[in-house]
Amino acid sequence: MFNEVKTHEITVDIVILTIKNNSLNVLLVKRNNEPFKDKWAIPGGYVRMSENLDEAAMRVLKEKTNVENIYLEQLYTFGDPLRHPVSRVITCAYFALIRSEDVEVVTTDDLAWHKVSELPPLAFDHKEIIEYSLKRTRERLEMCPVAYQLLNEKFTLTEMQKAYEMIMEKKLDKRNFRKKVISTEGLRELNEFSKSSSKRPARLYTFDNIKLNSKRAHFIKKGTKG
Amino acid sequence: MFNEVKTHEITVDIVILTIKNNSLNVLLVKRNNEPFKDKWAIPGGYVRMSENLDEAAMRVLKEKTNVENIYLEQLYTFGDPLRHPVSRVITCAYFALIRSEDVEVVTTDDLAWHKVSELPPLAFDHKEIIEYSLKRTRERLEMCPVAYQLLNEKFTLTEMQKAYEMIMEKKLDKRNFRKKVISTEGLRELNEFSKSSSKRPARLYTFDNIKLNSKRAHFIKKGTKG
DNA sequence: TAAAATTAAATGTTTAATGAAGTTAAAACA
DNA sequence: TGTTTTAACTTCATTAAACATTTAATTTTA
Repeated sequence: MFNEVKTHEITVDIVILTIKNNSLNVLLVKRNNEPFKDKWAIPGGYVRMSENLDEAAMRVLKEKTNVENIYLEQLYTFGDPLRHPVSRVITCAYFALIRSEDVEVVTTDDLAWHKVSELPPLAFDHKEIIEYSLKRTRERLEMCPVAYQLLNEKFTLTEMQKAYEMIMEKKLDKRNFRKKVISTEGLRELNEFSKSSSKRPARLYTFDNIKLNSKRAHFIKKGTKG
Repeated sequence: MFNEVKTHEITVDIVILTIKNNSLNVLLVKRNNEPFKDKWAIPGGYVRMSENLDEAAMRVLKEKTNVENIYLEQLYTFGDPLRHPVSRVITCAYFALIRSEDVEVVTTDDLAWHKVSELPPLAFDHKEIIEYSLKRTRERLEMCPVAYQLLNEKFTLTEMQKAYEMIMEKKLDKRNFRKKVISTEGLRELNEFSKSSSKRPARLYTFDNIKLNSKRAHFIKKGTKG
């Protein structure tokens, strides 16, 4: 019984989402060890004795992307005995929404963004974890305009609508979408316009006050550096 | 590093809620070991190597209440390094909504229902866990009529409204509440009436088809016995 | 024991807010 | 001048919120 307990291992795994090239992307690492050597996986790592789960997730996120002041939320804990083929690893999954402009990721053969609509074969149960993170993101979007976390700091309403449509996987009515967004607390209209390649320029907006209605969501503050 | 991993312990803890004596109650056990000896705690136990987290939670639930076909949902995983004063214990918290009529609990000095509004001092971070389970129950109630899980199989609309008011901690309009509930899929009107001690008898209702709109909620099926 | 008082159950309408769909105009470019 | 995208204004339909009286049983009391 005591031995049983001692052989669990606990990790955090993080689904890191952003919008790039007009589509929703997730950051994946290629595994260089067994099991699932050479398969893609979401970034993760063991929880250290000195840190809590949020801190472990933040650390992993920082290691991979060098961002640290973003939307990070505990997703779900996956603990099937067979999810890891060798040992018993229970993972506490998180998901993060980040701006691609904030990320200092040097993508290599072993670390790259992948469209969530075109995922490669994934290690462990990571496909399930990513799908669940999308479901949760959809729930969040119904509560609060959290999609701006995925967009550049200054964005057009059309860009935001595209983000919504991508995540919700359905078309939205432009007029009603704009009406709703414009009435959102925190949105600020700028006197700047997108210099898009063609047609009428669109006004840029930004979010001032972060006000998340989500009960579970927390805004991870910048921690101590180093 | 490897040692670090090995010294985590993982448990499940379950907030078991029901309605008794016109108030919301939670099942607590009195600890007979250190740490927090003689303090009240929510039921829990170590996750065994052979079982997943849901199964561990169901097992603990069955041990304490002998119910096994009820509303059980993973709540959140609590992993603060200091939440356990002696060792590093990460707990995956669940919450369950049960009917008190279904429960075969012999309450003793060490196992008893407590009003959530009058909680005794609790072990570990269990107060936080209970509070969070109430928050989540409120969220669920806004999505689906899950409160019937707390009521007897046959209930009056007034009883159900009381349950809502208890959990939401606010008064509801009787006519709007009834209108909404009556239009809910799965509710069935019975030709039976409560033989309450006095005054006009109220019609009894029951729920036929369980249809949970919650994304995270799952209805735990009866597993293999023994 | 019949009438009156009491208590909880049951029921509908009106108004406000929100969501869905239609129309038109303005700015840039081809 | 025609096309495309942004932007604003309008109308209709649906949903949510506010609100008061009647009915059926029991209890009281004359």
